[in-house]
Amino acid sequence: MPYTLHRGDALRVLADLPDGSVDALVTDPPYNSGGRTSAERTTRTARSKYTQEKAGLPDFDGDNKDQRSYGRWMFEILQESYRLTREGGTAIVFIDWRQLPTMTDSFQLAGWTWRGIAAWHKPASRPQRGRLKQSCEFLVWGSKGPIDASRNPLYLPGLYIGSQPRGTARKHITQKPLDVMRELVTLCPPKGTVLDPFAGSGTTGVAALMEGRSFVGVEAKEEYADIAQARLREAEQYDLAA
Amino acid sequence: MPYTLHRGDALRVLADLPDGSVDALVTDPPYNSGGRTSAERTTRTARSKYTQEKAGLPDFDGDNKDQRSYGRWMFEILQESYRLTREGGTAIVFIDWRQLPTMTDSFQLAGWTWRGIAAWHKPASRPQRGRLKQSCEFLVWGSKGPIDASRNPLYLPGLYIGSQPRGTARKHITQKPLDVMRELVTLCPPKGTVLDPFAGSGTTGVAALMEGRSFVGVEAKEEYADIAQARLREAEQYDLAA
DNA sequence: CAAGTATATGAATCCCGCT
DNA sequence: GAGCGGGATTCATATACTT
Repeated sequence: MPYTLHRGDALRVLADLPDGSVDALVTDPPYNSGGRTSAERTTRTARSKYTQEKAGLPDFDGDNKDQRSYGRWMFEILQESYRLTREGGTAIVFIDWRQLPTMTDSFQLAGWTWRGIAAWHKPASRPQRGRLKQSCEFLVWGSKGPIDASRNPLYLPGLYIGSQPRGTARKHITQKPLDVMRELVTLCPPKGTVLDPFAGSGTTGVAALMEGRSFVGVEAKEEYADIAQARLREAEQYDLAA
Repeated sequence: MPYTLHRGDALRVLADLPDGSVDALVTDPPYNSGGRTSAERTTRTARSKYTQEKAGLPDFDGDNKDQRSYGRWMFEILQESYRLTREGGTAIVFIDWRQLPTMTDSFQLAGWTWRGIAAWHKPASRPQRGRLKQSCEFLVWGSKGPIDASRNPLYLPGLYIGSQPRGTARKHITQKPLDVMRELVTLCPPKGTVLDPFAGSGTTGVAALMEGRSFVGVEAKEEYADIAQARLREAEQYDLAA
């Protein structure tokens, strides 16, 4: 299946894409959380907030907004994505618990019909004494107007289980498991186009291509765009029939 | 372990209970959701919204508020519960996806420190064509000030899996699985007291007693209070050592 | 080759001390 | 006194490695 990877700021790139050109938005934006104080959230790098590894993976930008600006930013991204999506198209957005209420606000303000929250469970997440583990991230999902179930007669689960890739398979600080993304992109009808304004290392795109969907991605960070480009090129070869 | 079951309206009953008299709030309030329109939510009975069974279980009240009033009502319930909870105590509140943002607002407005969202997955929930299944309900949890982990050195999961009781074990329209509740009440330190202002058929209380915690419950509906009373009496006999 | 053992790590959280 | 950053804590899980 064909794919396009744009390099640059998500809002700017989306502004130049035509109305109704995609069938589904599937994305994992920066969460802008981590840390108790505003300063901890806004001054530390994503890497220092979310990982303990000393070496290796590049940092990512766009993770230094306070909650108000984050809501506004997500609103604009989701509004542009809404414009790009055809009637009856769908959206799935990852978010953590702290920003979930902000996200559902932005999601609806942008025009999307909010239809539910699914959970992604990470079995290998860190336990904490005297507390409930933060083992779930959440999927806010919905549609642009009514869902046309005849276009996509699939029944998707409400709970996804999978761990982040490790070792050499790990390309991004906050990478999602490929198996989970392959299931999620099937909310987009077969041969439809999946949009991801925060492509990162490109897992959403790889999943889309493997499931027979086209892909349009945007990534601002050069290092990650290079990685995504390479992974997408490889996934393009993947034989659906195999 | 000892227990008390009050009969009457939650807000009124809570107002008469003393400060700092419980260690944890664990409750499953009416969700005031179900139905797409405000009219559907506020005019239908809880039973017609949440069950497809023809016969049997009594209806429950308090499920006919619009979103704004629901938020206000939960705020008042959570505020009173906060007053009743000792410093360092914890709270767990069930909620569905539609009211989750309203709940996290009310939770924090009432003074609680919001510390996370866990998920309860219902494997038997109904799949929907072209959609993600609504198989999860959510647990908003937090504490009154800092958590004293030394009082309760337990590591609790972030995902709970269990189906609603069926057949004769089913006593309430929206009953929670006993196994799930038994795990959750252990967020309350051993021999502490668990509060549930919406006791329903009393599952929280039964779980608390079985796990060696005391219980204070409130239930407005006479039929359910009778059922809860009977179940609590039986659970009191339960031998912890067994 | 299956089963058991060792090791590394996590979109975390908190304490503590320095600025 | 508030802001800021370093470092310890902790165990289920995944993976590598050994028997």
